[in-house]
Amino acid sequence: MPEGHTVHRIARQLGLDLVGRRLAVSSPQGRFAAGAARLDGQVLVSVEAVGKQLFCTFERGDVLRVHLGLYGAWDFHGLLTPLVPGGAAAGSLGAPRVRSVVRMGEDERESPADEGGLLAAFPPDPVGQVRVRLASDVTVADLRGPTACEVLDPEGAAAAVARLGPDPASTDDPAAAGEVMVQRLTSRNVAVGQLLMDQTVVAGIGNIYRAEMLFRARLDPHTPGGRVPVDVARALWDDWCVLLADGIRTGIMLTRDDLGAAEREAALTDPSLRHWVYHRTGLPCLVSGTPVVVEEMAGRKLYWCPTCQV
DNA sequence: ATATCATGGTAAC
DNA sequence: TTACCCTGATATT
Repeated sequence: MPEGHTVHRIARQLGLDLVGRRLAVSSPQGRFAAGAARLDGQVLVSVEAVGKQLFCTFERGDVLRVHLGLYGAWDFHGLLTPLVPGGAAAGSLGAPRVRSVVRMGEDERESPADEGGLLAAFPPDPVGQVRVRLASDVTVADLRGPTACEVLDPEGAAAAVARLGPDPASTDDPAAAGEVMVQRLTSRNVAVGQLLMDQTVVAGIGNIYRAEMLFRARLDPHTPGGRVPVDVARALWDDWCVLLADGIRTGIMLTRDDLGAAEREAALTDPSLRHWVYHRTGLPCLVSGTPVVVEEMAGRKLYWCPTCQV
């Protein structure tokens, strides 16, 4: 159940603790046995997230492509480098340490630490259906419930990336990437609420960020892309850059920007405090007081305020 | 205990 | 549009 920020955090975790190592790759569940056999014993060379997809490149050029879909997740075990807010992994705070389980897929969870018992039991037995296990001598990453999990050659991986719209966190030229999004968004007559979820227009936005970005822009989700002014489309891209960077840094989708320090603290543990409209059907809009409405748009629930978003 | 729903996407009607 | 994939949390019986 990840949006783009989660996949970038997963890529970062894999980069810190498994890249550069020779890995044992297996499929405890069995459904990825052939792919795992092909990757087994190779050095993991690099990991990159683009939108909601993860690309893990191995030394012989094989690329593992993973998409978590609605309920996929990675569970990490063993020696892990904490993802320190701010990114720096220096100092004792960022030093690798033994941790039990960090599930990355929705809100991240960590099992109670049991450091003594953990190393003794390493590697842990797979729990439930594990599609792929990537294992070094000291770190294990278990993938469960993915929508997509396949091995591609470099050309296939490049083609998969080419099918995606721009992602602010996987480009070195965010301004140019933004113009690509603006062009694609404003050249179609589909509702902007659908275009923001279209991964070929812009990559990484999911149902929560979609609803929240439209509210933050005070934009009616039904506005056809072609009727969105260019400066408004640019503002949507700029806002996505801000939200994504914040989500990658904190691991949490906090899309309200009106909270004081105490409220922000509370929102870290209470998801119901994080959003303007998402999942707030019938509750008063935090700006206008109008009840938030929900409707079905292209098979997904869309939350918005009919008073603020015009 | 059973049903429903979810931060997603594809492929088949 | 709908079915399906295949997991886990929450809601309902």
